[in-house]
Amino acid sequence: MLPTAIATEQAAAVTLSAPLCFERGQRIHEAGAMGFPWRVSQGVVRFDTTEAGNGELSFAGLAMEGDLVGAEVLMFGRFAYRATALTACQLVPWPGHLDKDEDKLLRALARSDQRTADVVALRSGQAMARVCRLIELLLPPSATAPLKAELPPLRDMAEITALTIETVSRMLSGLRRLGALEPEQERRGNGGKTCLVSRELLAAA
Amino acid sequence: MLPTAIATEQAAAVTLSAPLCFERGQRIHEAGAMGFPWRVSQGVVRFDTTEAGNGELSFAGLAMEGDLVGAEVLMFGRFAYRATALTACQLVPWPGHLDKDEDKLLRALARSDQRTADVVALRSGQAMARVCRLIELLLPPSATAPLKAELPPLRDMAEITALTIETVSRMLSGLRRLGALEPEQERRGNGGKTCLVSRELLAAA
DNA sequence: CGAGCGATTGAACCAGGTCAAACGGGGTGG
DNA sequence: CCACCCCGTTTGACCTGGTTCAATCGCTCG
Repeated sequence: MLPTAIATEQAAAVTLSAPLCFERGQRIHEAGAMGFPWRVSQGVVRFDTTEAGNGELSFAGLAMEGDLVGAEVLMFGRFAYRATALTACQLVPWPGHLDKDEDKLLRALARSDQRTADVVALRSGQAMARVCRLIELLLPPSATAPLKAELPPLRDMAEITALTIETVSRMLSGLRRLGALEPEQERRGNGGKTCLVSRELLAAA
Repeated sequence: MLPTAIATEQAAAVTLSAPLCFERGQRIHEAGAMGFPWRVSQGVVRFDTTEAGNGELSFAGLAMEGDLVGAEVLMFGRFAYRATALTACQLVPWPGHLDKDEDKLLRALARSDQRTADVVALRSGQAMARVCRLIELLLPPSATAPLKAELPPLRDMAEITALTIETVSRMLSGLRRLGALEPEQERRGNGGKTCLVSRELLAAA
């Protein structure tokens, strides 16, 4: 057990039915550690995860009174996020036990948390980085050699990244200039058009 | 049926097992409408919800291949978000049917989506508004007359709102000056201290 | 007491927002 | 077929809210 989950240790030491208490700033569990899922009965918990690429942990979500913490261990066996007490908080074990066949919902829950992290990341960092991340996210999951992305209207891209239409347009122009983005047909601009994407150049920008 | 869900209409018109297709920009369902849950089998869906306060709809999340859309109707009977096709996409009915007693997970899923919307909102708009929203969110749900909030360290508030520590500090100073925030004990500053909050003045700032 | 850390405050700078103008394509009506 | 309009996009010029850099303060702990 390398980075042992604190929640795990405490759980082993106390009756399972007793709530766990954490003070502000206290680590609840580490990403990658093993442990059990919990429900927040008081306070607020902060999640962090490693941004794709560098190994840095960054903010990925919140869990508040009634929310679950670490439900993904029921799927993956390990915590996907680091959890920290944002305010003093109390956790209770969840759900006691699991009926089999609740798989689908559980999977959905894990995906939902993943999506939160993605969306939060889309609103972090500089404009160019945000737009690149969004494009990356819009690439079809089945990655075939000539990568094509169907970009939504600038208006959408702006609202999702919390930038303005003008800024998004400038970033796209920049990417086009770099060759990271090529409109499929040589029409004006690329807003709302499918276009060819170079992952490498995108990452470099 | 006022703002009828498009998904509902289409569903009534086709075999239940057939996937629904939407073009870019097409409305999938309206917030508040009735309908069924779906799973995204292709493309990306955008969620919008009305920010607390004004009736404006604003970006609240994404659903990508494999994610669920509108799972909350199984709980609340109505869609909680407006869903729009961000890229051309395909939806399939989900989950076919529901075993009873999957309530807990379903509730968790709905909360998770709610949390995503909250977190996204914390990274929208001007600095003062973000900090105010965060403080509001940190107020204990059981609202008793002298509202006390236990504020996390500035470092956390900064990372959550995608601002800098300095900016958050300035906003808090501003709120203190306005009387929207009062340190419980008259110590220096209010970072990481519990303090009294005035909802009205907070909203005004 | 001194070191260290979080918070605060000031000053200068700049990334992105705002405002404005122009363009291109698609649709509509004459 | 053309004239016109509408809407999404692009680009430039300017402005500002927030970041950056730096100095100071206060508390806590060794």
